[in-house]
Amino acid sequence: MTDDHGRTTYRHGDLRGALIAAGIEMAREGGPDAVVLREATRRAGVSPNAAYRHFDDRDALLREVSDACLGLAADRIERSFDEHPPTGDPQADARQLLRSVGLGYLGFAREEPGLFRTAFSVPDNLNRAAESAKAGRRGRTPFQLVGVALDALLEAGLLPPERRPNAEFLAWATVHGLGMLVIDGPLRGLDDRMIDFATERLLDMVDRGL
Amino acid sequence: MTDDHGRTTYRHGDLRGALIAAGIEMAREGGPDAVVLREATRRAGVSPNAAYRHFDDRDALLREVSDACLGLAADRIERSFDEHPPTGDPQADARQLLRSVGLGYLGFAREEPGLFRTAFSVPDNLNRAAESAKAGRRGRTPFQLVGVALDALLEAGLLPPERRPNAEFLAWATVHGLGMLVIDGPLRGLDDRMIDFATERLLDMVDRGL
DNA sequence: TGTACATCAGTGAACGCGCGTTCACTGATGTAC
DNA sequence: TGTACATCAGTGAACGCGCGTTCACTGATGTAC
Repeated sequence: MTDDHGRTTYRHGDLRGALIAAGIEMAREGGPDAVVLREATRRAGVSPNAAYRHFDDRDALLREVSDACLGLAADRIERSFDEHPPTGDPQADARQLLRSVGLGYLGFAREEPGLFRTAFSVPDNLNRAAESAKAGRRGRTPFQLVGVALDALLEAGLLPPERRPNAEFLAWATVHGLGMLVIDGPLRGLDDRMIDFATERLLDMVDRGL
Repeated sequence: MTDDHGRTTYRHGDLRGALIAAGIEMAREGGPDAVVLREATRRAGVSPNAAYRHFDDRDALLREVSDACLGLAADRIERSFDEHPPTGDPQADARQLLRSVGLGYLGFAREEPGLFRTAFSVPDNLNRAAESAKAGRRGRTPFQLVGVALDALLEAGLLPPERRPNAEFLAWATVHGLGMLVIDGPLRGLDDRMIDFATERLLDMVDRGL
């Protein structure tokens, strides 16, 4: 016998995963504030308190959802890498890599504003991301991918070594700021071509200024 | 006879102003979500529904508070202007003007993170600010002050005229992004000297790249 | 100058809402013998 | 292979909370005569 939500057993099977998935869906629709624990259990077809088997409280769920959003942002950036494959010229490729990070990041902000906001709503998960980058773990957050691009610039001789340390913050701040203006600020609602143009100019500025 | 809140008359006198002031105080303590209509009336020493004489609903109050925060950000930038007075060299002065905007903006983000967040939580008020800038009204929002600095760069011959249009967005995005990273992101909790250093490097990048 | 009255900024009580969270429980599952 | 039992993921009902908002009202103020 299958209930409304396709469950065939008394147990759910993967309630934890289902709650996170529901949380992501809510975040997509309305940002971090829309991640409501009771609603997540409703969507998973389960009673509200069942969530407490898997999460200490609502905040713990939000943290997991936020982490997942960060991963989705990284996915989007990697897709942007694929769209601009290396040509063989190390200098041109390194510069394109940084541009691709920016394009992917802004693409994510525009396509998924709710997830974008959620990804950056929990201060600690970015901290953890930055720290795991320092610890040398491979690139699975936007922060780490910026680092990859900057390393390429360094190797190609386009970034003086003395400017490399912490350059992530500069490149990231720039693109993050444009992202905020696009989803919540005065650039919201501009048509895509205008935003593409602004993005190009911003990335030119970073390219020249770094 | 004076009640708990210093009122001597049945009427309040300036309840509208008092509610906005209370709203700013709550925003300072906890950002936009902390702006609670009932709490505002409590702080003003008035019954909850009295607020509805002056605001359509809770959102209307938040909008006013957010507007006020934008004005406070502009104040902070102008204070930064005063701290770096012109020397007489038009080129150096123009560049310092843009740096001062950045320093003031980031100073505001660091000193008043709650107000900073509140200022940029209502999409429309920044839109309105940007539009009133276009309409030629004088600089009373961060956006307008960025424009003033860019005009100075243009006049000093440091910014090619073809790059002037919409350059506000680039300069602003950069500084806004760093502000977000400082208050909510991985730069949060860094000591002031580190942040000053990052700010300087970011402003250098803008200076070179614009 | 004194009085009647319209105005409208405030009161007091109440509402429905959905939230996060806790309680004591039930019933499916896997394991030890 | 069959059975007893421990485990623990789920249930169902309830809680207190503070919110935004609405109702019918009261009483201070300013103005017209």
